[in-house]
Amino acid sequence: MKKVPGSTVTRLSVYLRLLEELPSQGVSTIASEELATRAGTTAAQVRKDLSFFGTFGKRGLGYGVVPLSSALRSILGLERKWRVALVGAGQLGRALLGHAEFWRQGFAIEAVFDTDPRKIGQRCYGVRVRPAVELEDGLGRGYDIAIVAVPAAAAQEVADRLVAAGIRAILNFAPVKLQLPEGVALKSVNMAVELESLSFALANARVAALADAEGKRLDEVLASIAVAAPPQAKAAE
Amino acid sequence: MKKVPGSTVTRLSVYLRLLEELPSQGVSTIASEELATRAGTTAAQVRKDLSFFGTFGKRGLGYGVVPLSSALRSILGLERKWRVALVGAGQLGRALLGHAEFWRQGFAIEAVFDTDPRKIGQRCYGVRVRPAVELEDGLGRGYDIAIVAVPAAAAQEVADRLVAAGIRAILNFAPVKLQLPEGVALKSVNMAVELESLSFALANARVAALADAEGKRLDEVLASIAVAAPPQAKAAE
DNA sequence: TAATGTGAACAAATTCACAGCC
DNA sequence: GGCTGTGAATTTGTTCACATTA
Repeated sequence: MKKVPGSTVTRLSVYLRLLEELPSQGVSTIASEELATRAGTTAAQVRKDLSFFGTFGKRGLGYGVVPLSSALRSILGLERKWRVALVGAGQLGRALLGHAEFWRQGFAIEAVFDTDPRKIGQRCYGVRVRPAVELEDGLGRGYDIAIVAVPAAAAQEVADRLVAAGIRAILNFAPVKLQLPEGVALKSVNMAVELESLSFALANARVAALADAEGKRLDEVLASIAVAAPPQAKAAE
Repeated sequence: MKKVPGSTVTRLSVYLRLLEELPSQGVSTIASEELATRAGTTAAQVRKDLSFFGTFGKRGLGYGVVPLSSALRSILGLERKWRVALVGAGQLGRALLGHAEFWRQGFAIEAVFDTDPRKIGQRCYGVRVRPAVELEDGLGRGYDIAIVAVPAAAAQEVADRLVAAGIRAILNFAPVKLQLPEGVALKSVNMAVELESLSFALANARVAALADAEGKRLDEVLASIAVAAPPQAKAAE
C-alpha cells in the first residue's frame, strides 16, 4: 500500500462530517463531484483519497451515503470508543470539556487533571478534577489519547509524564513544539500561529495592492519590507 | 518572487516564537541547525524558508537572534496592531478572549458579539458583549480579523455578514467549510478533525502491529478493514 | 451513459549538495 | 572552518484523462 498523506486523512474527516448530514436530508447517494464541492476540493481528489483504502463507489452512480460513512468511520478508527484524558482545567480545558460536538464520534473525556488546588475536587461537566500528581496512577494504561491544555512552560513535562503513563496520542494546545518518542502520535492546535498566518496574508494583500498602485513588481516591494527590520537592531535589546 | 508555501508561513511563526525565548537565555546568535532542532524541522528547511524573504544570516556564524526576530515580525505583519472582533461569547469564545498568550503579538479583541440575551451587556475581560444585530454597525470597517466561535449552523451566515462588514481575514472554529469570496483570508481550527487524525493514527498502529504479528502485508490487512463496512448497508438507514 | 478508479503527467514542497562568504 | 544561500535532484501530493463498469 502507498503511504497515505496526512492531508488525505484530514479530508476523510471532512467528508465524513458532510456525509453524516445527508441522510436526514433524504440524500442516499452522492457523486464525488458533489462531495468535492461541499468539501472545498476536487472530484479527482475525493476519488483518489478514497482509493487509498479500497473501492466504495458504483460507476455511473456515485457513492452510497450510508455505506461510505461506515467505511470512513472504520478507516478513521471511530468504531471503537477512545478514552481521553484532559490535562489542564483552565478556561480552554473547560471549554473543550463542555464542547459536546467534539465527542459525538466516540471520544469521551473520562479524566481531568490540574495542579490548581482551587480546581481540584470540583466537577466539570460531570467529571471530577483530580490533582496532577495522580496523573500516572489515574491513567493506568486505560487511556489512549490525552489533550494537553496547560501553559506552555508546563507542556513538555506533562507530555513526558503522559507518555510514561502509556498515552499513545496527544492533542496539544500549548504553543510549544512537543518532543515525543517514536510511536506517539501528535497533533497540535496553535491559535497564535493561525492568527499570524492571517496577519501575513493581510500584510501581503496590502503589499500587493501597494505594488499594484506604484507599478512595481511584487518581489521588489516585498524584499524592501523584509529588509525594513532595523539593520543594527542588536542595540535595541 | 516565488510563491511562498503556506507551510513556510506557519514555520516562520514557530521560528519567531522560539527566537523570542533566546535573548533572556543570553543567546544572541543561532545557527539554522539549532533553530531547526528546536522547531522540529531541518536546517535546510529553515534556510529555504528564510530565503523566500531575503538574506538574514552571516555565513560561518548563523543568525543574529534580535535582527532575525525583527525581520520575522515584519514579514508576518506583526509590527502593526490588528483589531480583532470575536463573534460568539460561549465557552470557547470566552476562553479565547481570556487567553492572554494569543494577544501578545499585537492582536487585540476589541469587540465581542453574541445573540444570547443573557450574555449581551455582560463584560468579558473588559469587553462588553454586544448583540449580534449590531455586528455591521459595530465593526464599521475598523476591523481586519474576525474570530468565528459560533455553532456550526450559524457560522456561514456570520461569515457572510462579517465579509459584508469589511472583514478581510477569518479564524474559524466552527466545524464547517466556510464559503468566502476571493480576497478574504481564512484559517480554520477544527478540533474534531485533529482528534480523528489521532484516532486514525492509533487505529493504524494497531493494524500495523496486527499485520506484523500475523506475518501479513500491511496493505492486505488495511484493505480487509476498509471493506469491513456492511456491504449491503443501505437497508441499515 | 454517467461516474468511478487509476496510471501517467504535472505541480509543489522538501532535501541535497556545494559554491560562496564571513 | 563553519555556516549560509540556492539551484538541482528528489520526493510528495494533486490533477488530468480515460478505460472501465454498474
